[in-house]
Amino acid sequence: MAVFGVAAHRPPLVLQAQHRPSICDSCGVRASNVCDALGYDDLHRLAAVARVVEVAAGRTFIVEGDPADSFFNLTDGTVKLYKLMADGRRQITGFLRKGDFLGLAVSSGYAFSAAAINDVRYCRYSRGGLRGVLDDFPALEKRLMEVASNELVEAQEQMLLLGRKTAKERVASFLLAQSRRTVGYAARNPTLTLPMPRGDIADYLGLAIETVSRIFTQLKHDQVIAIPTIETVIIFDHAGLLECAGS
Amino acid sequence: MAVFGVAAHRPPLVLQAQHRPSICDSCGVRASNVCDALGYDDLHRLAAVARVVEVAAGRTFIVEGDPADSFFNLTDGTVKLYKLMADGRRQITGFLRKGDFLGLAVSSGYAFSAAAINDVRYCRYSRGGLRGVLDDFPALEKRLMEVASNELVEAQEQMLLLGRKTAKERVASFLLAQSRRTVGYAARNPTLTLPMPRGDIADYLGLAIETVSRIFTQLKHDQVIAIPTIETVIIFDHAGLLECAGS
DNA sequence: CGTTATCTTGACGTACATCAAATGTCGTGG
DNA sequence: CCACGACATTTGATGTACGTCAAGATAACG
Repeated sequence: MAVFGVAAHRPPLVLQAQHRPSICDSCGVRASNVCDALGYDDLHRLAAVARVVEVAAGRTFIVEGDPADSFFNLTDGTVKLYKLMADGRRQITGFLRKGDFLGLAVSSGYAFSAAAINDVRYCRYSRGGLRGVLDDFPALEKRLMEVASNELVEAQEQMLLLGRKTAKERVASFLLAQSRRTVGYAARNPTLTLPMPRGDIADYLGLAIETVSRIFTQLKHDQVIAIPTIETVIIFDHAGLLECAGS
Repeated sequence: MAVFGVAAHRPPLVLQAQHRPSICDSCGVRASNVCDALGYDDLHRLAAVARVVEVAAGRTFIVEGDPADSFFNLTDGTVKLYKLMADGRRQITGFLRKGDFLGLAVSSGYAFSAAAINDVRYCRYSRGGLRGVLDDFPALEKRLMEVASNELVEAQEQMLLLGRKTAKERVASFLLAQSRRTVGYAARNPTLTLPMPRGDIADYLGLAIETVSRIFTQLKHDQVIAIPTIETVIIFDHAGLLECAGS
């Protein structure tokens, strides 16, 4: 699965003379994530400690408690992070998509599990290797700090949702958050894709799957959204959805 | 309120010859927080951009949405972070105590409000000033990264609590978390102080105040804990409490 | 001590979970 | 192309954990 030949998948960028080709040349998300903190000229330092890995849909590739020896940079697909209780109750703490960074962990072990929702590709960095690059490029460290701060803000928002919002408010908030993350989302084309099944949405929102389903049909009947296919939602009434979200 | 004379409150540490006295000399939490990332010799750099501030119990000193121009380092007292909804519903996202760091924020505005539970003292750094110190001392930036990662781990744990745990599990988990944070807590002296009122605990756990109260008395009747005063809890049966917490 | 805020206890209501069954979706092979 | 089976989703009926409302009991405070 680890591959250097991936470069063939896309037309390589024009290389400057002094550089050898690297896995980064073919990366479609380079500009939208942490790697962008490094100039093009320094990217090979990252590439040197990275491996491209592909994971099939459904597979868990991080198990909570595993030694936290890697960082991940999603380049394709959707990932769910989750925590399990002994009796099987599950809380999904986040969905990641291409361009998202993963692996901030403390004290040797990952605090969550991670599974691929659909087929996923990521760039994997050894912790030690990345540490070295971080030491040489403070700008990269700062970017990671931004990423962490962003996640903290989102986590607090999610705590408000889980602790205090009604089921309808949770689902509406979720749809709005998805729309904000969808590139190209606009009043003209208010369509979003939900790659995760209803059960995952339920475990993200702290609800039962049946409740999520009921709220979806309710929003549909109220003409706020349409659900042309099971993983596609069109937001007809953005203001109405905001109202439902209670914010 | 901002004071340099605070040094008088405690016997000053022995100063090395080359240093002028600074507000840090009198700080009781220096070793236990981010400042420790700087050697004693460099502390004055931090002190130069810091002001000591005191806040009376009950007062809100950060309002959600305020321009995020400062960082805070708690040196005394307890602080609650919270988010409000338009209709007054409140979610407390964390309690901070002496030694804790505060202010990681993104995009110009704080994502939360902060209020003093009891009388509080903190060290306040201007964002720009801290930025300068951070640039000169990568070790400090790394420490902040650790702080952020830790908070992220705690936030995920809290999402599991809010999304999937029962009321009893929430309260038990809360007490255990408090015990973990209490210095000097041990089987010998399993006593902890809850400086925050029941209503704050409720808003932290996503419960009604009455529910929190009921669970407390239930745990008391089950001989798992004792509540000698309203803000003191003794954990009689640590294993039993772990059982109640469901983890 | 009286006054007021906080906490506890009880009675009752409800939003959401659970259980169960029907319907829809999709891949596979005839 | 259609039929079949496995699985995901929806819909309905019912239960319950926790919220809400209201009244006492404690504690905090001048």
